[in-house]
Amino acid sequence: MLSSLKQQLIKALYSAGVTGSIELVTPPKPEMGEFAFACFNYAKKLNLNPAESAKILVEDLQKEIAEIDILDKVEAVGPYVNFYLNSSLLAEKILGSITPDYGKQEKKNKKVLIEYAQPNTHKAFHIGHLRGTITGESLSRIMEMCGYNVVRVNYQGDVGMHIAKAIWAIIRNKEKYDSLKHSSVEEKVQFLGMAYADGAKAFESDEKSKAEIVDINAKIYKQDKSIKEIYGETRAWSLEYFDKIYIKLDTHFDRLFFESEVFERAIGIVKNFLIEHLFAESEGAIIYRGSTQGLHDRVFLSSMGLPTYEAKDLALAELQFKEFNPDKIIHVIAREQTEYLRVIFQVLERTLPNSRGKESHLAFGWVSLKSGKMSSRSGQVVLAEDLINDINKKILGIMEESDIKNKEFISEKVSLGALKYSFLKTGVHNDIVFDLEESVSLSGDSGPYLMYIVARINRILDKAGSRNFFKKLFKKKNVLPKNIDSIEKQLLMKLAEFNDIIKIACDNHDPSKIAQYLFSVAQLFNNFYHELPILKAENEDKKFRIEIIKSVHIVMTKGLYLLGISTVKEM
RNA sequence: GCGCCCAUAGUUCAAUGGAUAGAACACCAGCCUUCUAAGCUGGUUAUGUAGGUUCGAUUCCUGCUGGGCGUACCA
Repeated sequence: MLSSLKQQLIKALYSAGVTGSIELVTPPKPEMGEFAFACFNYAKKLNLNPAESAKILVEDLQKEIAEIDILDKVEAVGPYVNFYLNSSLLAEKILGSITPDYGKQEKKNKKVLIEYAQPNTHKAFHIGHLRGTITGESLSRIMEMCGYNVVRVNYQGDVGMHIAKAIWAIIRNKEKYDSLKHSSVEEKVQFLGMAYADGAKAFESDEKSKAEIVDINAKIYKQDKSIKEIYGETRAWSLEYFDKIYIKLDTHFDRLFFESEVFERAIGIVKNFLIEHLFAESEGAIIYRGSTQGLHDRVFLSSMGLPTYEAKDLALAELQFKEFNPDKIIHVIAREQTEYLRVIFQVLERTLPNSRGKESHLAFGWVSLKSGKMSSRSGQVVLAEDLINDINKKILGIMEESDIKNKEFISEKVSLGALKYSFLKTGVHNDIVFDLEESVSLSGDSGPYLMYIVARINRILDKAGSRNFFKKLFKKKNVLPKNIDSIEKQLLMKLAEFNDIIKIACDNHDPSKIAQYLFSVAQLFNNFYHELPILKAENEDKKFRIEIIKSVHIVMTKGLYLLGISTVKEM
């Protein structure tokens, strides 16, 4: 928003004799001005110490900046040249720029496929899937805001050994399975989770069971009659359950890909390229020798002739390019698969040359629990559903004494906000340590803290009779007070950063940049709210402050939207 | 063993190579006859270790220590 002003200042610095690339920084304290230029490199060129060169530069700048009317003064402070902006003109400029479209960037005419969630049927939807899903939806919204044509896709594993393990256990507990047919989807899925855990355990510990599971796996691929009914039924349970979760998380997909629709083609691709010696035979399996390229060797076709995840990914990529012809594909997948995906991308350069440079992996960090590592094999998984319910309970507790209506509705929105924020506020690549005792944070640097800002502003605007504040925003008459408080100026400057922050989040594929920014807006707003009266302020001040809170409302609502969080009117 | 990633306050997280390393939680002391106290104000506490590059290093490089992940028929 203030980039044109920055450009003007940079131009002035060049005219004053600065060379090389120039970057303006924000001074650490508001009383030090709004922008600053560090003179270290400049001083080197002049062969002076930085503080002296800053003084000289300020002298040389006087002529250049005379015509920039928004600039109040320029001052040398130690090794920095600090620029001080006129509060009134700045406020006018910033408030004028914050429209309901604020943050939206020009169309880029680029299609990006964002693949996320990727749960496997017959297994739990756990805390790791939750992070991936929340991250994927947020990234989608951010990239849309930045002008990309985003296609949301999901790739769900509905064939393979994990299914065989579950079905093996289900067959041995057929009575329970039969009894569940009219139960809730939650109960059904819980049963599947247990079955998977049992099957996985038997697979590890007992050779006979292992052989049986391997046999079932082959039957799944062949759609063998003996398991077809159970397979179809339980697959449907999982998918119904996933849909409920996606709706709850406020995400959706333009296309659901399944392993079952790509595995045949997967075998074909591997066989074709075996002839071209891209793959090799080893111990009865067809493998790719990544080790010759500094990567891992990976099995693509098992010794039973069945495709592994590796092979299926080749066919998936082919299908994704065929259907959507994207400029870029981002696979939002946990970090532990980084080296695996490097192999896949390398193989794809041969099997699908068009994919070169377009496939990418957004590796999100591990979600661990303070009480220990999470694993669906041990059966001690933290289910997404349980976590959400747990948070909801705590929020209802907090709301107990309030006289707000619709408590259930609001507490659900607030718990989802709390959950999403707690996952997104940490850098996307970094691990998150989750304390189940404390659940997610509900105060301080938390989702509810941010949502609370919007609720507070709504209340004030209601009382001020500005319900239609979006319309009113444009009909204002630029009533600005003569004295603008430092806190008001800081808040406005922060609001002006929104566009830059969105761009950074988009370029880095990292929603945490938005989350951290919104928190700083919220802190400044709460400062402002406590320091300065709004409705009881004098005429000009009151109008000005109402304009400010409308702008805060826009930025907070949009920013939270980018995190996948919808706000509530009151809380 | 080899490869990739990480190490900042009691805890969980920030910090394009630059101004006094910021927050939140927890703990202590205050603030509701005044726009929602899920809030605000004040207080205590940190860059794993040894070197190197630089005017300047939490940031870049190397060794060490301590963690996480990956490493053939799972996904």
